[in-house]
Amino acid sequence: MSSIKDKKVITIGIVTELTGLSERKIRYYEERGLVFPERTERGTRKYSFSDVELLLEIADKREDGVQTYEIKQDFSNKKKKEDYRDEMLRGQFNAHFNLRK
Amino acid sequence: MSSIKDKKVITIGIVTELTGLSERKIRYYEERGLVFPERTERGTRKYSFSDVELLLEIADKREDGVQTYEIKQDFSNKKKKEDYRDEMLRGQFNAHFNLRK
DNA sequence: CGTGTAAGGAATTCTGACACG
DNA sequence: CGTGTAAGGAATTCTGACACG
Repeated sequence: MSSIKDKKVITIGIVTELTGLSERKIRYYEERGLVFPERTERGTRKYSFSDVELLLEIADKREDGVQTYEIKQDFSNKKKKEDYRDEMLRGQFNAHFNLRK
Repeated sequence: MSSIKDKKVITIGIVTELTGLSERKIRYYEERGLVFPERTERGTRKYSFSDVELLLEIADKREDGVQTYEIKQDFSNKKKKEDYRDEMLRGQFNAHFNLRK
């Protein structure tokens, strides 16, 4: 589920080139809990390709007037749905193999 | 044949973290024609994940005492072999479908 | 040949804040 | 709420060069 796309190696300047977003916006979306870059030893932010894609999604929604708070809700709902699906699959798997302890 | 792994988005400081090589070495290997980072508008070097892997290979060879010149030869030979294989495949493909013009 | 280092300048990134709204 | 901007400092990156070997 994780890969090279999740390695945090891109500095904010490059993210700026890749997304067209201002540093201000990128940092603000972090402040609002939408993106979670890692930091180098001295505090420089590092983003992954996945983060860049996420930022592009955020930019789209913002253009449609969606507030950061709502965007965050969307993400959390999406995650819940995925977790739910995973749970269902696990259940079926266990039922099939009689693994219920 | 190209992908996310070939996108030049990693600055030299991060490459340093990823490879353990000094900036000096990394720049020198470029000078010797072993790696080819791109540049941002103002000249900052940008590397890809593939470049990082390549640098790791170079580091291994250097530890074995292989000179940069020889390493370059190796790479060029490897490339020739790959090109040769591609050529053969293309030939077979064309022969099979009678595509020779 | 391969790599370290000091040098000086230019560009980057960071944080906290004021501004507008 | 979301984003721009000026502010000041700290860290990054770049090039050309001297050094050793």
